[in-house]
Amino acid sequence: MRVKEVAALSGVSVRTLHHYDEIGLLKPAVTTEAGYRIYSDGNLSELQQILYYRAIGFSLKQIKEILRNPSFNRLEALESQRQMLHRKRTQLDDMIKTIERTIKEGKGEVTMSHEERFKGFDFSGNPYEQEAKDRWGEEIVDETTKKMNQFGSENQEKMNEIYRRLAEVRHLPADSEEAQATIGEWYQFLNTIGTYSLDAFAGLGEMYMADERFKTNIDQFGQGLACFMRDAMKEFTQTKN
Amino acid sequence: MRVKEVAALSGVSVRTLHHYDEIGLLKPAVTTEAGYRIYSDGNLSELQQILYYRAIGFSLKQIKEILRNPSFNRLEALESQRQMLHRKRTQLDDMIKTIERTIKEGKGEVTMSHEERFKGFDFSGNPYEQEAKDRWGEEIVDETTKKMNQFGSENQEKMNEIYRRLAEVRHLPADSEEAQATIGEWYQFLNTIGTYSLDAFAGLGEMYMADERFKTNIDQFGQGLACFMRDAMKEFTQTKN
DNA sequence: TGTAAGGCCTGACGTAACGTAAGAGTCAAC
DNA sequence: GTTGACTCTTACGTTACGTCAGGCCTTACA
Repeated sequence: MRVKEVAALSGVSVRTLHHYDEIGLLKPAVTTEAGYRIYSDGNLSELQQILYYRAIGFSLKQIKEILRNPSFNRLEALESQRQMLHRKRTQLDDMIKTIERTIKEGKGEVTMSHEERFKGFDFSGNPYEQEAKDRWGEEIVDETTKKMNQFGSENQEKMNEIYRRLAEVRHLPADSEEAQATIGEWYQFLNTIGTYSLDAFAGLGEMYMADERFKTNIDQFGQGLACFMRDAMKEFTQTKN
Repeated sequence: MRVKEVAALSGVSVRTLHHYDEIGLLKPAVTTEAGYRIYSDGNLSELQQILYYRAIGFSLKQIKEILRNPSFNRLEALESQRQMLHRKRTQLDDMIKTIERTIKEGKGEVTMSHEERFKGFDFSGNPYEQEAKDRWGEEIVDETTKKMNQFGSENQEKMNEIYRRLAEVRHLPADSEEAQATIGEWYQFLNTIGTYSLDAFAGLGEMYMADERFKTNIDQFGQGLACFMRDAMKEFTQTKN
């Protein structure tokens, strides 16, 4: 199946298919000698999954990361996407309720507070972070916190030292040698106080941004440190996988 | 109310409020000597309306045009937006149904055609054009068509001549003198065969893009002519208003 | 009154995800 | 072989902000 047919079927443009090929998001099964892209049935399933993530609000980069994760499980992902769509549906319901109330307000039937006026308009939630929260959840936060609370002063100092070193390199790219070396030490340190798979390590990194407690604590060592660590941990995981 | 408070209330960023001020979409009621933006209650109502159009899929430019139209009626707009949100919800429901069916497919419970796989993913509808269709609808199409069917050959030739002239200038900007002069003739011509207000004229221009029959007919005189005429008619209307 | 912290401004560069267009090669039907 | 539709690559442009820097403004408290 060539680009025009796929475009007509799926609702995306030919340009979009080119773009997704270029960025490595959706590679066609076959590319002919003439350069024509031939898409398989598997490609169509993949495209469907991509379009769902896109519709939910994931960036293409994030989508690519999810699909390339060795532990990616299609059925699990579909279930997760279904839940996320329901959340969108709930938000849309809120918006409809708010506009209906606004229409009533306009007719003088009700009054509205400022808060009511914008109910349904909170788009600040980042679905990628929300997904991490759903997946790793409170458990990893509590478990890590509990372990850290059991620290002796030697580990506490060690932890703070790594934070400080990370804060110092946070102006570097997250994939630089220095950043990766230091984040490697963080990974090892965490595995002296617990057992973290690479996936869990990356998940924890996402929680640094998704969970306000983590973020606030870490950013005390330097502005944007939580964000930097999240990126470096993700990079570390992808390099080791 | 200053930017931080408005941002927290509405869910948009401070940068967004700056941007909307810059482009003239949402001007604060007061700007202090220090340059501080002070938003009024009326500004909040306006922002709500903007955010609804944005959520539905209108570009900021389109939103600005709608809000600035002298015949803009707030209650009517809210009702129209409510309907558009219902359409979005229907589409979201389709997507949810499709993903549920995909999950079943993944478990081997059902099979799926290619068409079924992408049901719900048709985002090609342009809400602005759809709005024009809703507003001016079949009526204006049929009325204009009927009138043109009653032409003598003199009017028919006159109409074709204007189309040809427009096709010749379509490479120019829609707001250029030449384009506007020719589109002015089109406006006059239409008003010899019927009565078109400026709003209706602009609405007809939108229908040239929204209704496939119009588009196909007009584009026979030159590729992209319908699009050009739509733009020029809109510009003509805004200049005269 | 002075101070400090938080808030706000403008200017400006960068980003993501394509849309559009041009020029040229490929494919399929007649 | 021809023609029209399809496809390619290249490359520039668009929209709607996000991010950041440097500096001014406001408010609460000592």
